[in-house]
Amino acid sequence: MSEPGASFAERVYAVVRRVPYGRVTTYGDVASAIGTRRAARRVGWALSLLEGERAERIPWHRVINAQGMISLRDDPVRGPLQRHKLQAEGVAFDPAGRCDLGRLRCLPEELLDPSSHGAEP
DNA sequence: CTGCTGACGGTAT
DNA sequence: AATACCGCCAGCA
Repeated sequence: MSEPGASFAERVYAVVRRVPYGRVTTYGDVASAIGTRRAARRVGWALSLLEGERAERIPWHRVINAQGMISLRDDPVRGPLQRHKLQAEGVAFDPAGRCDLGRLRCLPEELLDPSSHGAEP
C-alpha cells in the first residue's frame, strides 16, 4: 500500500481509509503521512476527484483543515454533507464551526502503514 | 507557451 | 486578527 509507484491520489486514499470512525485528520497530516509534507493542497485535489461509489467507500469527510474547520464552506452540497457525516459520528462543532482537533486529530504517525514504519527516503 | 486557480499550511509582516 | 507570500502541482483558459 502507498507504494511510490501508486498515483498520488491513490496514496491519499490509502491513508484516508485509515482514519478511524469518529476521528478526523488534516490535509497536511495526510500529506505528511505519504511523505510529501507540503502537498496539503494536492491532497485536497485528490479528494475532489472522489465521486459516487468511491466516495462512499472512503471517509473523505474525516479530512478537515488545520484549523479544525471544514474547507467546503462555500460548497452548498458537500460542505453541509461533510459536517452532517461528522456529527453523525459524534464529532462536535463549536459556534465558530470548529471541532476539537486536540482531542480528535489523527496524526500522521497513526496514519502510517505499519509496513512503512521508519524509512522515509 | 504563460498564468491563475485550488477540499491547504506555515511563516512573515 | 488579517493579509501576503511561498511551496506543491494537476487542470484549464
